[in-house]
Amino acid sequence: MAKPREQVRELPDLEKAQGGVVMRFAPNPSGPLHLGHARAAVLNDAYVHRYGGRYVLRIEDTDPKRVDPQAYTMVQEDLKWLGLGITDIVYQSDRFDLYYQYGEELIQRGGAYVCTCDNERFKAMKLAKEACPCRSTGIDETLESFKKMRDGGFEEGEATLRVRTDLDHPDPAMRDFPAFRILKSPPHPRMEGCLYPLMNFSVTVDDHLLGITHVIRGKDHIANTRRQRYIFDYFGWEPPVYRHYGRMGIEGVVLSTSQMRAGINAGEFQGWDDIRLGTLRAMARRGIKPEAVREAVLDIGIGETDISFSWENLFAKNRNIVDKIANRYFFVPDPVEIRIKGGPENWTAHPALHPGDEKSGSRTLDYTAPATLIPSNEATPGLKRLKDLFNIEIHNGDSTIQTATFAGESLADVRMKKAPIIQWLSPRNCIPCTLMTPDGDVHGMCEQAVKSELGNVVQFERVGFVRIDSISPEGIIAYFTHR
RNA sequence: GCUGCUAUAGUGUAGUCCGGCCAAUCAUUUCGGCCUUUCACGCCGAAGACUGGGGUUCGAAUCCCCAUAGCAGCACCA
Repeated sequence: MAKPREQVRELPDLEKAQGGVVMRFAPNPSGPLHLGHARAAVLNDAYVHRYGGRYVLRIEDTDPKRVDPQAYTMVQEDLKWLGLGITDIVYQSDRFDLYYQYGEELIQRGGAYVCTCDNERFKAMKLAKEACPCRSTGIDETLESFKKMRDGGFEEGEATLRVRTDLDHPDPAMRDFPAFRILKSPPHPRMEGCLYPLMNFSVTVDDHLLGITHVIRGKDHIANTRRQRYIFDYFGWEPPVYRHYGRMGIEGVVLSTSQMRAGINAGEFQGWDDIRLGTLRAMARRGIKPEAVREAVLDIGIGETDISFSWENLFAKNRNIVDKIANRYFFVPDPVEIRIKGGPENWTAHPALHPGDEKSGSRTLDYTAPATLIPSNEATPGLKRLKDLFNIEIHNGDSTIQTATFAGESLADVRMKKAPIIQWLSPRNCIPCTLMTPDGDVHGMCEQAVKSELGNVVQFERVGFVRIDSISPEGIIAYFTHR
């Protein structure tokens, strides 16, 4: 039967997008990408797909304190996993000469001055709507000071280039914000120099130079959008169209790169792909498919409301994808051995690899009397169906090994009596498997055939979807995805 | 403190601009039932929301005001 495919909600149209767009994803290379990044990356990607155009990946590495050299490759890996249509890649660390050049031009246009005030003092004056003494410096002198900044004539914190905005602006955040700063350590992994542009400056210059037409970013950037407007105006440039979506949190996870790093360093987490983290690589390791992330993020959309994202919604998307492709296997958690009296000596079951798809074939499971493994929580007295095998009646055992008697082959019988149909394995033909879940590890046994599923998401029947993470002589490690 | 943004079911969303067709959409979730050699998938049904208070109006989720709550910015971070 054809299943009515759930339609992905349409994102609202963008203004001035009819002729195509140029959009960007601009991460700071401080660590791998997480779900928060995915929202920005996917939303922009979706619009580029809708309207056509270019999609620029801009690595915003203008703060050496927040650059993790390994992140350059991690970001690329994560984006590849997400499957975005990136058309251009630029590194801001390659563009410092441009920033200097436009910095000078901004000064020439009277839009900036070098401020050598103490930080605290400036802050106080700003809040009092007062101009600091440096504000009235002439253009030539400012150009000289700017050159001195670039040439290392100032120590860290001694000078900063400020954009001349409006000291009377009701929002203190708008008043004469900084555009360049001095930084002498740590060294930048990709460039030399001590004069660094601040985000609002480099972003404005690049958005213009790269021809960015539309920007979709979090609403924590609303103030930056307004600040950047001053720079656009000084240069006489047309700003892009902006959309700011709301803050997003995920239940039970921190989406802060620095906090995750701290947790990893403290040994709380095993690494960036620890499944308790909200990174994309953690999700991949758990068996979440990029399409699920994409759909979930598009579903959320670009609303300005702050949201608390629920794993349930992501899992539902993923289940939808994975259910169609995951092969089915038996996993017996916390196995106990039972002995069956009166049944056949040997039996072979051929359960389908995928119940909805007969073409996928079947696997072979042997039973050799009398021992079999079943989950400990099913080792209770009563009628049970060993799935695809036969029925048994478990007795009250007075020894360590529980006994059962053969109870026929009738499926209708167990159906009528509503007896549980449980998974089982022959102790002679199974392999140890540890299932890692956010709530702890579950030890058990699984079918030998699972060894052919390395890296795949499979379903352990009656347990849930899992991703086969590793296979070794000692056994299999699987990560629990979701039910 | 100053500035700004937001406010629909447990979660996410549609509707809000251009009041009536909204006793409010869809998905998820939960609970029933069906199907089924899985507690998956599928199908059927049910539950569950317009932050509060005023106002305008014949009529407000939609417009106005106030309040409350959450978030963000006021960094030599992005």
